[in-house]
Amino acid sequence: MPRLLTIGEAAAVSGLSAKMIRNYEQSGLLQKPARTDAGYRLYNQQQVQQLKFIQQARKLGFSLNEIGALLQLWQNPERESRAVKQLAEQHLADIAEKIAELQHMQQLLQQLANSCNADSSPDCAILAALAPQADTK
Amino acid sequence: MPRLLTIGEAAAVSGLSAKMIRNYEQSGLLQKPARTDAGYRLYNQQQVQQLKFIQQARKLGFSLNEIGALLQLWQNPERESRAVKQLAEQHLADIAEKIAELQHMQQLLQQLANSCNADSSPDCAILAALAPQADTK
DNA sequence: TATTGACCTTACCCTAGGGGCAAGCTTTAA
DNA sequence: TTAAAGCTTGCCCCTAGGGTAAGGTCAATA
Repeated sequence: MPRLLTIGEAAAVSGLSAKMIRNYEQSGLLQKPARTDAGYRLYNQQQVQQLKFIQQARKLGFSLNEIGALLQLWQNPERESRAVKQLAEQHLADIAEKIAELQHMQQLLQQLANSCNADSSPDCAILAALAPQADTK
Repeated sequence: MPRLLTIGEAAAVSGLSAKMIRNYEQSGLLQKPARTDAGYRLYNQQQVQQLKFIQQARKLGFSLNEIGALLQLWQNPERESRAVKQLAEQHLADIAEKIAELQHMQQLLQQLANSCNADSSPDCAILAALAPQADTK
């Protein structure tokens, strides 16, 4: 028979923090678990599977909104894999955009850093680039 | 004679929002500007230069903490360019780390997406990867 | 001159994805 | 029996902002 886990145990096996498990419940991502007479949360195996699912999806960078949608799809036997892939493709596009932004920053800043002597003089191309040129009018 | 700008004008010329200018003042990043009798903030040219500096640094992804340090260095004629470059190098390292994390996600998720048929069937490699394998014991 | 619309002020709530603490109750083990 | 560890809720904090409300001010137009 599958054991019921307290929140600390569920956190340990899922890789999430107890804090965030409560948080996900509060935000409606998770159904409310059973409680002991004393009010302790008790998670069954299916709920623990959901926690693990969430942790895996967080590792792939999905937002909580996206994870909510993925959980719905996961639990719906009528789902179409199309819908899942569409979510993933959107997330991949977001990731690619973030990478591009960071690479742009990286390229600009690396150039500036290369032009900075890094010695005891105050002159530095980095500050020069950040500083608006003094108006000469 | 250089004109004094209201917060809306200062926002327009710096590219920051009025909201964030107040925010930066509140958080101690900026000195408190002069006020009119009615309480309107008035920015002089030197303060407008600082706002532009902040906007440029934000574009390069520096955090507000880092920008505070950069502002200190910028305004210190005794600064050593070494210190500026060290800040930049640290930020470059942070950027590289974030890019690496995103690329890792990208690679994993792209592989999964490639294995998803994206049709009307419920079977999808993405969900399969997120779902903990059912214990067979 | 009166009014209207644009601008300014402060204060508050919201976002995502958490971290941390406090006060108090419960459970477990020595 | 008592102490430690775990659980409960509630609150505040962070980044880097966005939004809104209620109210005061300024400038141009009718």
